[in-house]
Amino acid sequence: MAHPLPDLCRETQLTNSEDGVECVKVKEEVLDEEGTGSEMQRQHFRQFCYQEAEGPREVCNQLWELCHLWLKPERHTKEQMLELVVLEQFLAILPPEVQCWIRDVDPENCSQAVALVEEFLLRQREEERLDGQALRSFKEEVVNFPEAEEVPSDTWQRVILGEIKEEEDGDSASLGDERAYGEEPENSGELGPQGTLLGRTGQNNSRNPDREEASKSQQGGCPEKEKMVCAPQGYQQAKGVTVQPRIQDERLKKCPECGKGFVWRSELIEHQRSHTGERPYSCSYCGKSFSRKSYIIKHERIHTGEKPYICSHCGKGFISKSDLIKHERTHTGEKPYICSDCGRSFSRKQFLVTHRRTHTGEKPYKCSECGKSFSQRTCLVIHERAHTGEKPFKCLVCGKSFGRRDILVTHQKLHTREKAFQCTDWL
DNA sequence: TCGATGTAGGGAAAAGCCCGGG
DNA sequence: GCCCGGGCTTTTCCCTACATCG
Repeated sequence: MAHPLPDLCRETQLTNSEDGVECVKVKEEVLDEEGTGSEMQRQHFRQFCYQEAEGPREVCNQLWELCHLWLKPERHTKEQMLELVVLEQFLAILPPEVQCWIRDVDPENCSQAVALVEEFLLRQREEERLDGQALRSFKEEVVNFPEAEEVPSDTWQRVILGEIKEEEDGDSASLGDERAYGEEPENSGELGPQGTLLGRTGQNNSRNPDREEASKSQQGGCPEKEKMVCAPQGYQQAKGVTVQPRIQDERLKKCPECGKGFVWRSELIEHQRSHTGERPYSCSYCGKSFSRKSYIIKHERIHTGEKPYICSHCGKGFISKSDLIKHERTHTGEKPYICSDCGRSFSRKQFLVTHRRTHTGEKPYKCSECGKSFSQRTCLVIHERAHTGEKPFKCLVCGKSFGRRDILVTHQKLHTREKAFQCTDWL
């Protein structure tokens, strides 16, 4: 029961982007090299037999070579190599049923593996909690079981992995096939964690270049994918197990407004708030309202100062886990977004988007005063101060004002130096 | 005229804060 | 409630151009 995740991650097109830059199938290569390729190297190393070489010296040499191929010390940091070794051991000591499941997903690092195991256990607990009737009805809803027959205990997990249909169809290989994965023509079969059909409304698309960029990338065409190496898809899939059950459209609760389908009524109600604009949850500190309870819980942390997610490297706290993950990349040096033009890598997609403007020459922020354009909004804001004469940064020593903080900092160093000189003179 | 110095401006990258969809 | 990703803002550094001064 292999789940060919790399297939799901595959960049299938070699297209030309708007600026004429060719989309390279780098992601596939990266995933192959870092994912299945690495696993193959690991197996070569682990399965190498004494008999395969002549004499202990040769055996040892071969092992060195294979180990190099697996851990790639020339490319990986010590931490990354340790990660591989620990991950391997972690997978090896897992209970067999978890091991079997997680190996198919092929996590790339320990945190992904841990997340997967936790999810597995969560699902398992959920299964135990649900009585058979409720479980069966849900399964019927999810995969449209033909009849209510005895279901094997691991069925729920396999529902999660979207397997059942294949087995029923007798087509075990079809999961890796992109046609088989999410065939809904309207929504390109993208399914959310709860089995809801994804598909963004794009209601926020005002004339903001960044927004447009992002919005484009959320649509099927994904111009960003054409231009960039979007490595993190592999992460998403391994971590979030995006191999989803295919839900029959007619079973979904549909939004009368946009037709989007949802498994649960509560999800539909929540979704409908995006149409009605209803925001029933108000912040007790600032009065700002939100459409969901979870939004307000997180929002109120801004006021309470609660930062429950602590960086294990520097101890800094963050309001949300995603912020912590982003921050931790500054310690680990993880930069999964690679520019296909120059090969530079970035820790965030937005950094890459901005960086790519240096290649394309795109300058979407235009000064309304003089017409000059800038690649970043910040640059435009600072530029506009030249027109308005605004100088918000004042030197506390001499009272001189500047339009930029960094200029003020440079300026203030003069005073520091003056003081130092005075000190020296005095001495 | 020339070099040193300070200021201004633009480009680019990185990080943090916050929000919202699934 | 969590995960994930995106938008926006702020900060910082580097480089270049220009004005001023000795």
